[in-house]
Amino acid sequence: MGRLPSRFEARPCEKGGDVVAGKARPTTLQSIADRLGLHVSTVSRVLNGSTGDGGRAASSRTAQRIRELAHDLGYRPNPYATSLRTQRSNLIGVLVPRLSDPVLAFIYEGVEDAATDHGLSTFVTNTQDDARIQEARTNMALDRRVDGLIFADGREDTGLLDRISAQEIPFVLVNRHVGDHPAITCDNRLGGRLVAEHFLERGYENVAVIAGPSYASTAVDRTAGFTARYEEAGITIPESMVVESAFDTAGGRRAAERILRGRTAPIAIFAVNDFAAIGAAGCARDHGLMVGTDIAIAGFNDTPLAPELPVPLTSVRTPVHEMGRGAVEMLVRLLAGNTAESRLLPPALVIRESSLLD
Amino acid sequence: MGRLPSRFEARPCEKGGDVVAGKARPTTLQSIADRLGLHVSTVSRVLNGSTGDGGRAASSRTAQRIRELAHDLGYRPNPYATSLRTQRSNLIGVLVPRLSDPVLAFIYEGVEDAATDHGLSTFVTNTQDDARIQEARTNMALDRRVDGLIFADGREDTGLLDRISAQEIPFVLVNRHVGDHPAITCDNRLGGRLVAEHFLERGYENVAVIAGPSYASTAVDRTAGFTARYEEAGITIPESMVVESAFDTAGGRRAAERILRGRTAPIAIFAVNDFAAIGAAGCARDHGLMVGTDIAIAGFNDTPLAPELPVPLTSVRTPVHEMGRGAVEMLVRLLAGNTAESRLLPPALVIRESSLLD
DNA sequence: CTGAAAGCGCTTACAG
DNA sequence: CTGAAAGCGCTTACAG
Repeated sequence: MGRLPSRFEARPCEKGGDVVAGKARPTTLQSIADRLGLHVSTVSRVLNGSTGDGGRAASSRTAQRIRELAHDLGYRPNPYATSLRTQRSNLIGVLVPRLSDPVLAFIYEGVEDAATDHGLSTFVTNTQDDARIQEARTNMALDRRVDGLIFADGREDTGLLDRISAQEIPFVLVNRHVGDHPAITCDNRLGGRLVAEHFLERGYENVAVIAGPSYASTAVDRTAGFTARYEEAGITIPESMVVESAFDTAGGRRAAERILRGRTAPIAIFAVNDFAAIGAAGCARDHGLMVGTDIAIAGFNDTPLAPELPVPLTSVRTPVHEMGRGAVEMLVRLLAGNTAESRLLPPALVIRESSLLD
Repeated sequence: MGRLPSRFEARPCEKGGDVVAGKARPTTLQSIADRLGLHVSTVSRVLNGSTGDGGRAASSRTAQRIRELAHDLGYRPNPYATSLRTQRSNLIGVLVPRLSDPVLAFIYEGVEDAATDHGLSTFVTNTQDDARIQEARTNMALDRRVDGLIFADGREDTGLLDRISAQEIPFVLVNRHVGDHPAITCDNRLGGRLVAEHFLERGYENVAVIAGPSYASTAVDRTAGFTARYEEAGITIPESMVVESAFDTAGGRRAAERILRGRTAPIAIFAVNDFAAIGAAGCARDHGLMVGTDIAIAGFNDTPLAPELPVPLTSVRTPVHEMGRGAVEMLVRLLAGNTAESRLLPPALVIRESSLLD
């Protein structure tokens, strides 16, 4: 086969001109153009589809040849070159408190799914719910020139989001809302109400709440929905029976300890997430109380573990995967210059043995 | 303040020349050079530190001025321009079966930590232990021009790694090993032995294994270590008492179902991960067996939940965070052109009530 | 010690 | 219908 003295062959490291196994440098538009005797701009136009005006990028025969060779060579555009030129990265950064919390992991799976559908790349980073780390990782994301951000770690007590907003960087919140910033969340107030209604139906009047951290809207809203519904039923839950906590099992255990040490141990505990509920269950057991018999417990999020616990856990199912997907959809709208309305997704109560006394 | 008719000011979108709130485009080397009346290459040399040969990048006075202005302007290099020019992305891709498994989430936390220390960016993606998705996400990572890859989802039954290896793309395995490819794993055989020794000491002779999936070296090695130790003690575990399973609770439950349906229910079950152990515990309860009283159960990985379960779970602690860090260290060595030895990290048995009969 | 040029791989008006 | 040029923001020999 005759070989043309092309720029392609001139590459010093491609001895012999044939692609051999080993560190092959990726095909470029230029190399395709050279092989076909065309100009790189023609190849670019064809491979990018549109020409803007209705006109075609090339004759159908030329286009055909280009597409075939690109396919055979496994051409993949260099994203750095594209981004540099277009000033668009197609990259979005996702900040989560911690991926080891399955709720966040599932949300990120939804994000990843939807992003792939939209041709966007994503990366995720842990911020441990620490304001300094949130700041640092946000800056890191901006350094990477993300087109937009998704915050799953929003908190009311920092100015970070307002700063980002002032810089006109598109972003959405997911799982937790902050101020009026666009957010997709579960209707956590309703979720809290559903648990309250269930408890009230069963006749539990002496109840307590493991309320989670006050910086998280999820915790605040779930607690508020629960206590409001009790209020409506004419029952005011005493302040000492609403205990702030961390989101993990240890936090649930500590909170339960305070609750159960009180004079009148409650007959039912609502924990604003499943891990805290599991910690509370452990604590109850240490106090000689059998969950589902002596004390009712309900959690939130319906983690995969909830139905598998020795005493299956009543919990509120939240559409985590869909929240992740929805966050991307909202951000895509923002990136296209449109506005995005905040969304509230419906929760569903799943009743299991842990909350059924008698 | 007098204003120079500089290229900086010529930018059509910066009306008035002053930086105002809003979508400010990032500072570039060029804009720093213009403000200082220097050439962009000088600025680059200074901000990059070294000149290669021992010579300085600029006079200390010039260097000083450059560094100050860069700092004041919050200059951050455009990574796309840098990567395009240097043919290096400083990006590494991490493939995991699923982030919703806390073991993988913790490994990734370790990866993220170490990568940050080395000035590397990372991104992680879920592959669901599905060969087709592994292939697709690996290609996606290569399209993004990663400098290297970390696989936490290695499986013996696909050729993917050999293909990547042939392309001379640096990579390391973490958590699971495959063939002779460089890997950092826990000494899972030893972990299995530790459980066997514990069971033997307690006098459990009629035992079963929930063995996990055969494509994962973690599962295979833990099972092998356990059965080998029993063999050494003169006890051959019947084949029907070693049951393959998925890694989740449902899988553990199904496997336990098969084990407990047998004529002679075993007195102790070793599940190769904590989730499977939890599923097995649920199943045992359904069979009227109390965990820690009628039947002993041990898991693997010492998930945060293990000590919090109603009957705290005996488990083998594995250094997950350190595995993640170690994977990055190995990859960094590879990227520098050095070789990397596979590493085996030590496990530790944590005994709790679930395995203490009597 | 500093400048000038070339080039990484693309895209996008603009010609012809 | 296709080509040629400019330029995104860097880095890196090479001059002087």
